Amino acid sequence: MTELASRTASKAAAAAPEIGEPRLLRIQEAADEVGLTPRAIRHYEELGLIKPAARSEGAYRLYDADDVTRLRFIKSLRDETGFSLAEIGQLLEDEAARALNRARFREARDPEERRRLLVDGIERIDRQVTTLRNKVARIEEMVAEARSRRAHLVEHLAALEADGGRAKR
Amino acid sequence: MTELASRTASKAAAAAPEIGEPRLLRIQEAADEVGLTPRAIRHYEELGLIKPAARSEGAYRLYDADDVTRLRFIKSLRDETGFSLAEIGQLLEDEAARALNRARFREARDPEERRRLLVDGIERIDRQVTTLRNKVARIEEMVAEARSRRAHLVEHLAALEADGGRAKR
DNA sequence: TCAACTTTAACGTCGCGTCATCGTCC
DNA sequence: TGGACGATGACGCGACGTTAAAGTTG
Repeated sequence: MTELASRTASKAAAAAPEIGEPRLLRIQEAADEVGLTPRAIRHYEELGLIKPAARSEGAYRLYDADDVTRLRFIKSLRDETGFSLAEIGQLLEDEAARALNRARFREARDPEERRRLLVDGIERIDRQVTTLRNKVARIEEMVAEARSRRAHLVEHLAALEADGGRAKR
Repeated sequence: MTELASRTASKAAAAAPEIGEPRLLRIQEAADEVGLTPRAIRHYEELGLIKPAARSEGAYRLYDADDVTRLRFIKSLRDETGFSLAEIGQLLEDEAARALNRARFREARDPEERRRLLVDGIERIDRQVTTLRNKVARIEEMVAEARSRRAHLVEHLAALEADGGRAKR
């Protein structure tokens, strides 16, 4: 998630490809880079989750490093939490909002204002963490139950083997 | 999960509704009971995950307590792990297989045979636990990251408040 | 008898996979 | 120049939601 934060703001200020050629990837390269499919990436674009930094003359989609970071972030949310793309869009907006907050924070002169911005950021993160934690808690319950069943079987097994294969076949 | 085990076997032996009227629920009641929708239940039936204990004369689906237990189990798997219904079907079969194993185990005379049955059961559970644990691990990573971001903000906030609202508005 | 509930049938949604068709790149 | 890669449709699938039309229950 942290990765995204940096990106959100940087996009606007970028315009000078002077230092070291900013490599642009075509869709398949970007896809390979992050472990997605071109189709998925186009789909995310249709949903407004991402937009390529540029297009070639022939209209090929071209992705920069920030795009790749964002794609990786989207993928991690998709794979690791099972959130819907709509929810992911929400989280991305949340992140963007927080990035804006940080920018405002740096410029804020009034301590009261800075306080409000920080509290708002903390609340956003807390909501995210709560959501994630709830998911984990439910899965943990299942693990606990499975483990108790397992322990039960292991006991049986131990008893059987302590018996030393007495009635071996 | 444990709940299911008991059910799998009991179904065949049930035929005497003598003691205390075995309440049968229609689909909406069953749905309310477990927190599913009638449509979802019918869908699970189409997929072969469950089958109502009976049908009324007018062909209304009627569910007994075992059905409700099984539905609850399906729901928990669906909600709490994000497994596909196909995977759930697999788990259900696994459970049925384990139930069968237990039955065979109780009847098995040969210790060698009993050992094999226990080991098989343990392996099944281990596979289940591994799958669940992997999911949890991925989500935990996200939680850790979010928490570190949060800590960062809290620090800022503390610094700001330790400042005692010195430049209050 | 009627209001509430149920049935089957069938189309809509989401997150893409999978062609099909055609243009682009080097 | 050709052959690999990309673009834009458009249909397919899983897990249901959502009407629609007609029958059932108390």
